[in-house]
Order: sequence, then C-alpha cells, then structure tokens
Amino acid sequence: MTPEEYVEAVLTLVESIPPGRVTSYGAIADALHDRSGRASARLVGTIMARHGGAVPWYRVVNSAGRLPPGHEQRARALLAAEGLVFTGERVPMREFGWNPPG
DNA sequence: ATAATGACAAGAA
DNA sequence: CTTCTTGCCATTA
Repeated sequence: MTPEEYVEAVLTLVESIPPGRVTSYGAIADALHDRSGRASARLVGTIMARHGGAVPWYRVVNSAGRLPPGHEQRARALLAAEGLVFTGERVPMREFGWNPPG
C-alpha cells in the first residue's frame, strides 16, 4: 500500500461518515489498521491537515470530542447545521459518536 | 543518524 | 476542570 493509497483510504473513510455523526482520529486509524497494517491517530491527523480539504473534515474530532485547533468555530457551525448538539466546547461522543464499519 | 513537531490517545496527579 | 508523562509514527530540519 503506497502512501497515496493510504491517504485515499483515510479520505474515503471520512466521506463515509454519516451526516450528524462524528468519529475520532483514533477510530479511523484503528479501522485502517485492520485493513492495511500501518496506522496511528497522529498520522490520520497529519493527513487530515494536509488533504482534508476535500472531505467532511469537520465530522472528525479527537477522542475527547474536541474540535480541530484553528477551525473550532467553523466545525461547530457545520456540525450544528447537521443537527448535532454541543456540550460546551465538546461533542457528546456517547450520543453522536460513530464507528466505521469493519 | 538525532531532534523537534503535529487537526492524537490514555493514564496519572 | 487543568497539567504533565508516555506511546505513537510520518514529516521536517
């Protein structure tokens, strides 16, 4: 699996996140770990920072439900538009958390 | 090769 | 709640 294909796999998975739901970098890393072999939450974060512009990046948050640094306001607005409810500055993963299909 | 840096995560204090 | 420590791994210097 080439790095480009790995990036594609991450982006494809991000696009598969249903509207009004969110998932974490770690969950994506885990899901791809079972598919390809190499994965880490940091990698997914780096990939999103570089190539996340073409996918619903705002549906990816950290495991604490915090929004990506520098894009908090933007992500919050986009998620709120999909019906998602915030608890202060966090997303309740218990309710809106989504796990990618294995 | 080593060191520092990230849209991360989990645990301890 | 905050802050610090470990583990993680590609990228950059």
